[in-house]
Amino acid sequence: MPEPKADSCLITNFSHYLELVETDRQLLIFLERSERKFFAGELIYARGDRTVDLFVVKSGWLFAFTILPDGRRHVVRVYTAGDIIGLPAFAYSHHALHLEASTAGILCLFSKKALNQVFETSPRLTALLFSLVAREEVILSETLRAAIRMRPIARLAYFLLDLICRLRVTNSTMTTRFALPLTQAVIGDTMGLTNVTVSRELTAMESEGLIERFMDDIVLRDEMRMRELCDYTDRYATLDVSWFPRS
Amino acid sequence: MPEPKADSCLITNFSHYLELVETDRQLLIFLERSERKFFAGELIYARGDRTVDLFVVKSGWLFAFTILPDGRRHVVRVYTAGDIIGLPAFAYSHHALHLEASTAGILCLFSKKALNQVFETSPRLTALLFSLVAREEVILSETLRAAIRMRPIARLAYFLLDLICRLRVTNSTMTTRFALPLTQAVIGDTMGLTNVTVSRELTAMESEGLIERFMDDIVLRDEMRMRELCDYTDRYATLDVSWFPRS
DNA sequence: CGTATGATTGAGCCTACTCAACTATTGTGG
DNA sequence: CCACAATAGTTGAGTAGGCTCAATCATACG
Repeated sequence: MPEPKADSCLITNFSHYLELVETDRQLLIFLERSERKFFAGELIYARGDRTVDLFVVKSGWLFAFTILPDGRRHVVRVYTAGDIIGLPAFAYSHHALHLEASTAGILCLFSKKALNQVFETSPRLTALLFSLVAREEVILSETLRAAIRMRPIARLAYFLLDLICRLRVTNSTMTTRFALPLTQAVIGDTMGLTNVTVSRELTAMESEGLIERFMDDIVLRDEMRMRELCDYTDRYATLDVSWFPRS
Repeated sequence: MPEPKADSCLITNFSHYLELVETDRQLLIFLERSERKFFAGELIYARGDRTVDLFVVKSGWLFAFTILPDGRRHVVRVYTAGDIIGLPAFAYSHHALHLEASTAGILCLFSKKALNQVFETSPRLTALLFSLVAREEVILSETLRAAIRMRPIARLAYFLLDLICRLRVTNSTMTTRFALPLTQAVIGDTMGLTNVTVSRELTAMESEGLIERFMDDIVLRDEMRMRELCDYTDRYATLDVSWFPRS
């Protein structure tokens, strides 16, 4: 019996949460349209563009952002391998955010229109998609909490913890060291800080023994204390699938 | 032929977006468990409680919040008549937020477990539920943008515009005046300000002719200028249902 | 009438910002 | 292959906006 194409982006992603049955696998393979390379600095889509596709990041780093009236940039979310980009776009016919690549990489494309086949044929995959959007919302509300009300050092602790916990979902070998190919300006624009403050506070975190830095790599030296600093809850480790319909 | 119970909370809510077919109506009526009164100041559920129900607000005002390590409160979202509370909770078995009532009112309850019947039998309602969560996420990201990066007066403009646009969805007679039964501390805890700053800035907005205040009522006097102030986009007016499966 | 809660206003302070200079790193073309 | 330009990061000095603290006023409620 031939194994189905194992490296389909969504199959890899979804398998972390559910045991997929064969019909679900076939459906996801059928939905996958194509791959698309991107290069560092590329604008994948702009605010106002029609939402036609759903992306899954196969490799590389990207971030979604808007521009404020005064020209400053606000980064809503950073994406890395395994992340699904564009679920919130389902509610609107046009993108609310710009999407820019921070490094080179590869995206998998899925037609937005085709996704309703999931709704029609697989209640179980539907429930998973639903939960993933719900989780994004919860995470966004925790980002809000950290970015609005905490001191810069706690905001950065939150940012780093959120990233590493996300990376651990798809990469179980990930422990405390990870590459962070983002400028300090992007980090600042995510957590409501200037690049200057990011620089100062990262240095402070290093001298306090919370982190260590090597080139583009970050090592978490005292994850426990970082968690306390920003009252962190890992929202990636668990997802409640107990209520899902049977496949 | 007897009309189905017309005042079911979810039917009223969903009818704003979709033409519901009879089977969908029957399903929603079947799912509705009961009503529940609440009084001002009541804690409906606490962070950590099991997520068993989905609420729809029939009347009254509530807000969801967390407590920061230093004791301060962060309000994530304010709810009013017509709002669905608890969709993001679907991803987790326990609540991430506390829910408190600001006024007395009535909630409609739906069993979380029963919702998968929607996933199994109505792709069209499923798509709507999905879109509603997606919309919430978009709105949350816009709140983040305003609360993190804008001056206090723009944050308050955003807060008031967001509220009135939401009220207009379910109440078409709503024009520029609405009741705002929230303390300035709650407003501040939503937009990352202190009650003191809220007081000062609302006074400033009034003297600049942006708003007017009568007791608990707010009147928007120059909505255009308020929209410019915070670069507001109405996310409630439209919802892309074009891609939905047919019923 | 007294108490509790919420709103207003003033004074002073502190944190993260702006502005600016400088260093480090990366990439490109002659 | 090196020189130069462009981008990113660091560090210092001064500033200002929103915070804290505190007193007063307003309103609601038993």
